[in-house]
Amino acid sequence: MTEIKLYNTKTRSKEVFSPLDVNDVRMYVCGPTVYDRAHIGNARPVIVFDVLYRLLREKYGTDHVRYARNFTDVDDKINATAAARKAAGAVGTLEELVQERTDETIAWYLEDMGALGNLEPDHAPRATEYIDEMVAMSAMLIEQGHAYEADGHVLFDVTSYENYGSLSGRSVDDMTAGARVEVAPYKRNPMDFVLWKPSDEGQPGWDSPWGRGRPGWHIECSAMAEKLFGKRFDIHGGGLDLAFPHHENEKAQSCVCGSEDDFAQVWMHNEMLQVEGKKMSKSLGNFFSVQELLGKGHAGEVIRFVYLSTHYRKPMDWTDRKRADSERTLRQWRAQVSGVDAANTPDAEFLLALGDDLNTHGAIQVLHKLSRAGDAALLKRSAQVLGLLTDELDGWITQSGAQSGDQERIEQVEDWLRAARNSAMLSGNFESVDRLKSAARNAGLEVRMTKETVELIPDAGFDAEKLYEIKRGDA
RNA sequence: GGCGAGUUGGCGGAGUGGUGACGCAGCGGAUUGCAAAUCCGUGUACACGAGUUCGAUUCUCGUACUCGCCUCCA
Repeated sequence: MTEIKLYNTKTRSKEVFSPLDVNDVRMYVCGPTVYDRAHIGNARPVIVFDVLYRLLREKYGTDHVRYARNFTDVDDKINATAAARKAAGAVGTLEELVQERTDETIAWYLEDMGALGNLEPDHAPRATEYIDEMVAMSAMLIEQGHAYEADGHVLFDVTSYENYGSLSGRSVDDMTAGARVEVAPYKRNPMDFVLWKPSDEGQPGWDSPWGRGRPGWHIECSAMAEKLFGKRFDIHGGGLDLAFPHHENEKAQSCVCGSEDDFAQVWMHNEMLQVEGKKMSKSLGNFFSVQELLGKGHAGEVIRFVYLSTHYRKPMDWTDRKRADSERTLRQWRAQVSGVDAANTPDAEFLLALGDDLNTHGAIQVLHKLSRAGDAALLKRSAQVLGLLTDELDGWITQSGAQSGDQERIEQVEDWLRAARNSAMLSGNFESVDRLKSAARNAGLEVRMTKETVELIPDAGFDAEKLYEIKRGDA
């Protein structure tokens, strides 16, 4: 297979990917904070890195790639929900209610991401399972002079790591000058960030050398990545908004903790998502969850296709127009590959496009070409590297609202139409044929007639009620 | 204020130092009782200005506009 080139945020350039160990390619992606249902922005990195995971497995072998994606289950929004439930009379300790909330959120997340055709990672660590490692790492940072304790907090001293800011292209001085937030008085430098903070009675906490408390956000990924992958690994990914401060901080901690300047080889960041040209936000009313999108009847495969139509390093605009276009394309391809066995290997040109920094759009163009050439086996096999045209995501086209009982009725109408057309061909009067056709269309049926055949196919607007209102008439 | 990204035909969206993909829509044709679907054909696009060059949409600089991050949002 051809080489894979990836854009590395660290070097700001596209590089040929060369794993540290071809028998154990390791990718860590920052996962969700599990406080609520995943919104459609959360789905972007999941889909992008799922495609990379599939591509790496294609190249290095399924058993030689490991993918880790964490669940951040320590968070004040989670605490707030748990506290609110307790106040409302829920049974259990605060810790139990926190766990209940994170468990249910994780289950939703996996369900929603699965519906979009994503594979589950090999490792899905939860922050709460790695508190000991985080405490140990924080202690080591203090011991080595990279962190300090102040007012019950443990803070990382950003001036102690000379490359701080290099990943996101910022300097401590510039950021300090432009800081818009009030600086906590106990910080030596305004950019210093929290490794550990104290918890009061109403907050979950763990014992530590600095008293009962909980970890800061950034330390978890450093601790979990090292535990699972060691001090050096291949790819670290996430949304662009994580580049600073999250990844910058994570890198600083890990690098001074023994990874030197060599923690993740490649840092990758996907651009953000917009909705109808605007930033998704609750106040604009264009904020919605993956669940809501699926609930509108949009197939997971269609949603996935929309995401993959835009290169991951460009802002992606979610529009209903794109959704409709994608659906049309997939209906066509699904019909084309139905009953066809996938080829043994994906198309070479397709892999070339995908290997060029995950040019999913370019790869889709190659799929269009394969479709036009009528090579269904190759189309199917290639598309599956994108997680499209898979068996898992199949079945939505027939689920357009038509129940199996409706099918009999549809066939009955087809018979009427056929009979009406046959007699009209003799009489020259097509009035009843046209009436049946428009009634069928009105019920959300696509009318396909050739000289020999009559087919009625339910589409997205299928309406069973109107189907049963169709009368045979005097035809 | 600091840092960064982007600006391609009606829409979406790749890519390239030299006859400007691809998809959708549109238009023309085949087909059809008429349609739909399908097939064939079809497009005077690369924000603006300057520079480098035999030649720039592609490289450099500047301008305008849009967007993101700097607030534990992917």
